[in-house]
Amino acid sequence: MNDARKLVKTTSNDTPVVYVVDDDPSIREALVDLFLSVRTEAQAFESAQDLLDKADLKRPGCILLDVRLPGANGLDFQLHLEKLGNQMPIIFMTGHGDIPMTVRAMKAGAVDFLAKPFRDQDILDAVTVAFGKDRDVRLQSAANGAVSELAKTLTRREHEVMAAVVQGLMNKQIAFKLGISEITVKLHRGNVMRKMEARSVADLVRKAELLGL
Amino acid sequence: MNDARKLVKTTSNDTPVVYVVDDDPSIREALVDLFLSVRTEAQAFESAQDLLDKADLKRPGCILLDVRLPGANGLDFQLHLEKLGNQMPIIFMTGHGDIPMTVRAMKAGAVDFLAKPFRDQDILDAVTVAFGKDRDVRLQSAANGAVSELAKTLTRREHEVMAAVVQGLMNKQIAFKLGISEITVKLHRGNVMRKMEARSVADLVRKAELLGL
DNA sequence: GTCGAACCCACACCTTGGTATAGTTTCGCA
DNA sequence: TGCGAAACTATACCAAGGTGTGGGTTCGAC
Repeated sequence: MNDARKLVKTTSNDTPVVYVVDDDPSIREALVDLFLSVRTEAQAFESAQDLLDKADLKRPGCILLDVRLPGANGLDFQLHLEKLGNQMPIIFMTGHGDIPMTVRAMKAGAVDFLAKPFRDQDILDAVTVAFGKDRDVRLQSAANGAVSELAKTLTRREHEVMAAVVQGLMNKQIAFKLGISEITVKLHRGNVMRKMEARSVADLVRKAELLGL
Repeated sequence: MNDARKLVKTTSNDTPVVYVVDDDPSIREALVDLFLSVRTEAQAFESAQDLLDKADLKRPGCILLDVRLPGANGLDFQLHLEKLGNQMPIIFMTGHGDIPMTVRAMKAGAVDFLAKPFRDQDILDAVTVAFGKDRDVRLQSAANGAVSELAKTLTRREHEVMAAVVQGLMNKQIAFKLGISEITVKLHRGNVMRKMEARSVADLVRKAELLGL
C-alpha cells in the first residue's frame, strides 16, 4: 500500500489532466496554454485515435473534445469510450454544432457542450465541474471495487448466506431455506462477516447493496 | 385505501397527460391532435402562467414547453417549477434555439430539447421517455413519502436510537452514547421497529437510507 | 495417495436482542 | 390542576446471535 502510494506521488499520477483533442494545432496550443496559466496539466492530441494510442486514460481528469474530428465523430467516440468502460467526463467544443447534436451529447452524459466562440472562463468552469465529477465517480468506483474484492473471497455458500442475511432472514429460516442446520448457518455467517470486514449487520447490508444485493 | 383508489379511477387521475404550452394556437391544436391520435390525453395552455393557474399538476404526465413563451422564459419556468417542488419531466420545443440554451435546459434535467421542425415520431418518443421518467420518480417519491410518514410517528429518542442502530451499534453502546440504560434502549428499539414497520435490522437500514440516514 | 478447501454437523457456553409487566418522573397543555 | 405523552428504569424470561472445539465427508490438485 505504501509502495503504491509512493509510486503514484513520484509520477504525479494523482493530479488531474485535461486531455485536449482538436485537429487544429493552434487551438490545441491555445488551450494547453490556458490550462497552464491556471496550473492545470493539459495534454494535446490531434485525433481520437491519437488519444487512445498515447494517453494514459487511467489518470484522473477529463476530456475536452471537438465534436468534429478527423476520422471519428466526437459523439461516436463518446459512446466508444463508454463501451470500453472508460467513464471519464467529456466536455464538447464545436464551431458548427447544432441542437440535436447537443442533445445527444448531453443525454449521453457530457458535462458541457461549448459553442465557439466561448470565453476562457466558460471552459475553465466546465473543467472544474468535470474534475469534480471524475473524482466522485472514482471514489464511488474505488469503494465499489474494494467491496467486490472482498466478496470474491466468499465461497458459494457464504454468498448464499450473505444474501439471506441482508434480506433480514433469521438463522433458522436461512437454515431451512438452504437445507442445512442452523449451526452451520452461524458458521458461514461468521465467515461472511469476517471476510466482508463488516462489524455489524447494518454494515453488511450497505456493503451488499454496493454489490447490487 | 380502497376509497382513494376508487376515486382516482373514476376521475382518470392515474392516466398520464401531456401539458402542451405554446403561444401559437395552431401549434397547440396540432400537438393535441397528434397525441389524441395515439390515445394520449393532452391539455393545451397558452402560457406558463396559464398552466400554473388551470392545470392539475399533481396528475402524472409531462410538460411540453416552447422555450420562447409570452411573459416568462421557458428555462426560467423550468427552474421555477423545480423550486415549487414539482418534478414533472419537461420536453422543450424551439424554433429559434441555440446551443447554450440547449445545454442549460439539459443540465437542468430536461428530457429532450426538440428544434423545429421535428418529426411527429421524435416528439412521441420523447413523451414516452418522459412518461417513464415521471413514473419512476413518482414510485420513488411514494416509497420515500411512505417511509417519511412512518418516521414522523417516532419520538425524538426513538429517532436517536434508530440512527444508532443503523450505524451498527450494539444496545449497550447506544445506551452509553445516550446516557441511558440498556433496557431503555431495547424499549425504544422495539418501538422503532414497530413504528417503522421493519421486520429486521436489514429492513430498517434500507428504510433509514431513504430518509438520508 | 495425501493434502487442502469447502462444506457440513454437534455440544457447550456466552452475549445480545426482544418482550412483558410494572412502576417513576417530567412536562406541556387543556 | 389534572391528564396524557414521553422518557426512563427494573426484574424476569426467552429467543436469537456468536464462538470455540472437535469431528465428519467430498472433491480436485499436486
